[in-house]
Amino acid sequence: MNKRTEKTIVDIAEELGLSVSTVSRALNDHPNISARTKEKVKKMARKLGYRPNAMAAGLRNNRSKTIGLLVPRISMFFPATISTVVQNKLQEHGYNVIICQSNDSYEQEVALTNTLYSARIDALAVSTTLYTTDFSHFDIFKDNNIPLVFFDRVPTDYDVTVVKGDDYLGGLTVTKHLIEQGCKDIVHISGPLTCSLYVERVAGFRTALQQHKIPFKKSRVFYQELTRENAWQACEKIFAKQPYPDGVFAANDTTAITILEYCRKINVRVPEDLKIVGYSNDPRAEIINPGITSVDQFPALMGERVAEALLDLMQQPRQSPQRHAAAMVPIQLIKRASSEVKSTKRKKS
Amino acid sequence: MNKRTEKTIVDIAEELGLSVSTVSRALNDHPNISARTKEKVKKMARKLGYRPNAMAAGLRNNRSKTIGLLVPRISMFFPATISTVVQNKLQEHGYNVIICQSNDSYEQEVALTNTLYSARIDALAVSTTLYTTDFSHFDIFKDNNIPLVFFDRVPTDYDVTVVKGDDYLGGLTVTKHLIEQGCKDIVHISGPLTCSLYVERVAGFRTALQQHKIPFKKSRVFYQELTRENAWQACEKIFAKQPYPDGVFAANDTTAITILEYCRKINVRVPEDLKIVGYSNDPRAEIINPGITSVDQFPALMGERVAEALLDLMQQPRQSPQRHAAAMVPIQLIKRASSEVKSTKRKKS
DNA sequence: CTCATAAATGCAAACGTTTGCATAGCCAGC
DNA sequence: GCTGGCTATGCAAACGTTTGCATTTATGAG
Repeated sequence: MNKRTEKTIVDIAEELGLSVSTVSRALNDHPNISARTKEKVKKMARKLGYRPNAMAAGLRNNRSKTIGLLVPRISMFFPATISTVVQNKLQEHGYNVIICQSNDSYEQEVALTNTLYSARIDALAVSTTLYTTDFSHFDIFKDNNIPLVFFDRVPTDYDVTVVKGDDYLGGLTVTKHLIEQGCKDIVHISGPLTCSLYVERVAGFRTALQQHKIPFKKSRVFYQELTRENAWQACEKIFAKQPYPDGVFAANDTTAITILEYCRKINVRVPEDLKIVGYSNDPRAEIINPGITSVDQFPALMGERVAEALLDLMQQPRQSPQRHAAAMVPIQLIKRASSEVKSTKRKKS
Repeated sequence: MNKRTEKTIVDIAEELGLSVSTVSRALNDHPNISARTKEKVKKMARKLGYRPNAMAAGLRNNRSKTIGLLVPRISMFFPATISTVVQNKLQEHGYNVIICQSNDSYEQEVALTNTLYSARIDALAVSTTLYTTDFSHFDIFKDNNIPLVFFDRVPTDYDVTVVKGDDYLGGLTVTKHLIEQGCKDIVHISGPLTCSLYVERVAGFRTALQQHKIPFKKSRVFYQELTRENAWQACEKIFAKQPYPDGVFAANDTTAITILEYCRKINVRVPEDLKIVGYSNDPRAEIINPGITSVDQFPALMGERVAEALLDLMQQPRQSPQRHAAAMVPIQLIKRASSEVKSTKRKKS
């Protein structure tokens, strides 16, 4: 029950005494085929259990009907949500999605980019590694006019379609909020500056300080991969000696949560002694006690935008060089108990 | 700069005055090709920027070097972790992974199964919809001896390779634990019984009750999709009238968390008045206060097993009917404050 | 009834690989 | 010098579609 069961359009054609071309056209609803023939063909296809061979079709017209999604990791809330949305949306339009994870390794990213190219994906959406500063491995896609969209972690100085959050405004908003809550000595735990979005958040942070005449102290900013371990270590440095800061702006929620836990351990009260704000509005931020103020980046919306951008670019004729757009997804500060001292616990619903 | 740049092995062959077959074999390290020729060919391939066309190769030998992963959704912790591991492991072996989400819709699952078949994936790993009881859409894979592995949500009465957690033991362990903590009236919020793993957990639940001579009351068991909304509604029913239960076994952590929140609202103390246990050991379970006792299912391990099973099956010759195995992944009860009244908060590290 | 025109169908090449079989070159042994 | 047996390479078919162009068939006007 092997090769024998694999029906092709040739089988359908023979069965019906038609030519393969007619069958092919009938299955693809070509206008030149009569309604009656189409009906016959489709019926026979069903009867024989015919399944189109995507690879053959792909080879013929050099498009695979699959698109690639290259992200650092899908087990993190933010990229996972985006991937979900992109996947669902493209599925609706008849595309398969290959999701690949670089695990934040530059080498893996390069390798996967090449593999995806070999797989002849019709388009690629990328959120880069924290450490990607050289983007030349994406040149093949540009050179061949294969739609290429970057999101969230995007390149600078690389002409390409981009979808991202307003990280400058995010940094600004968070810092202003902390200052309004009375903070005078704020620590910022940032990701590495090789990633442009952190550069922007730091810029927002600085601007806010400046606007309120608070000096920017280098020693109060940390640049590191935003893991639990690193956050814990940063805490040990921060609280090694007085004076303690009175506010922390953490560039992700994992870091914010870890800081909160550290504070519990050393009996620093949150938010009374220290106010904490995270970033990305991870579900955990809402659930922990006290809830952690964070910045919603609307990942579902970002996913929509990415999918739209991809579909849009694929619409354009392959020959013409792609025109690039930049979509900015809004952000919103979600205030919770970790940064608001009055903290009349607001119950919802 | 379009079609022109797409180099093929024909270009390499011409450039070198060799035949395409020699080039093909050289690139694939065929033993019959001399070392010198291989070197020359590979060098030229690099020079021309040649990228193999996976679709052409796939068409020729009817294998795509991609495998499919079909899960309910990747934005949930458990499937996301498994997907990550499977993906990474198969990537190491030179496979691409197409991840698809059924969004717990049976129709989508069927449609995606067919699409994946058309894409001629070399193997498929599936965690089904909550509502999948008819598995005949996977028959094409079985009939064509394409490796097929089910994990977590697996079929019953369908001869196939399976990787799953020990859900019976899980249900048993959780319930025993609650009883040992003094619970006499335990509610079980289960998923729908169309999904075999919930059947097993319920079985474990019943056995534990029986062993301790506690009657099993139908009214104390809920079968529902395990969402926040449903959990909230269940709470409203449960706490509509006295007597309140003194223990809850929720079949996932989202449900457990929601119950905890409901208890906060109506001033039922956890764990003093009500003990709660969840399932899957979602990161949120650890972070909420009180921490929620849950069952670790070792998703990373499960992912490893799935990947191994896939690779193993792909090793076997395509012709011979697949021999099927069943791997059982262990479970472990992670005790936290939500179910332990003495609750000397254990701090780690 | 004829001829032009439109509609429906067929032919055959092409997409880029892989691979069974054939062949050319070479060496050793008789 | 012939045979046999290697090794390294080439030839050509095949994988299952799609599609430009050619061809047949139906349609309708004169």
